[in-house]
Amino acid sequence: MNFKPLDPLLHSELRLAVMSLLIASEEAEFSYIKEQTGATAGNLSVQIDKLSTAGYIQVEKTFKGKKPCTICRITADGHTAFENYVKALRTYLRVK
Amino acid sequence: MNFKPLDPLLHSELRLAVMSLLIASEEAEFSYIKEQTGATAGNLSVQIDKLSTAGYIQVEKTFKGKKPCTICRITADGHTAFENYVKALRTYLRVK
DNA sequence: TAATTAAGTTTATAATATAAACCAAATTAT
DNA sequence: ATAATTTGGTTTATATTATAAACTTAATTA
Repeated sequence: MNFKPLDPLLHSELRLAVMSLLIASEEAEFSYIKEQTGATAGNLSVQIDKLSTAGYIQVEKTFKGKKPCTICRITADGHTAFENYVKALRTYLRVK
Repeated sequence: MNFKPLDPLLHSELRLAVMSLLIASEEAEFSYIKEQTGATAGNLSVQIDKLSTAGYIQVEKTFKGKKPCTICRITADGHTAFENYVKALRTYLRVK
């Protein structure tokens, strides 16, 4: 069958959800991602950090009025990695 | 986006590969699965055990001549779980 | 000014994956 | 015949990963 290896960074429910959101909207606030994924802030913070360290997303710390606001954006590398991950997954799923 | 949770039993590269093989061929020998997945025997043994305990596959220990031979088959539950997993995944992948 | 909330981060723990070590029986080499 | 090797795995120990709990800092509200 020749299964392609799955990028371990993307083969994680929460990180995949984060990437999926960013694919859809190019950029999103931490709190929005938290709400959409239902993740705890701590878990989300860790996973965003991993994606950022890998260069899959870019994190900008700004302010919204006086409150801190963390904005995430997907990078070109992130886009490519996501596409490759989907391709690899297809070798397991047997779907068109 | 309403991400559906991913069955943790299937959201694992090796276990997913095992299930994928069994979806394709209904039954397969341990050594064949090992060869196709490139997994070590130990790792494969553990993961097959988990799938079996969950009732996703059925394991039969027979002999091939005088050598032991472990045959795995997918169950109806396993089939359903796999289909549900694929459906859930689609909520992340944004593909048709 | 004390308590609460917002927006995260850090750290500790629980869960998971993986390989290394091991076992039993059969086969092959000496 | 018996020692070494191979086959077909299982068990166990370790490394990795995910997750939540605890914490921090600043702003808002009571």
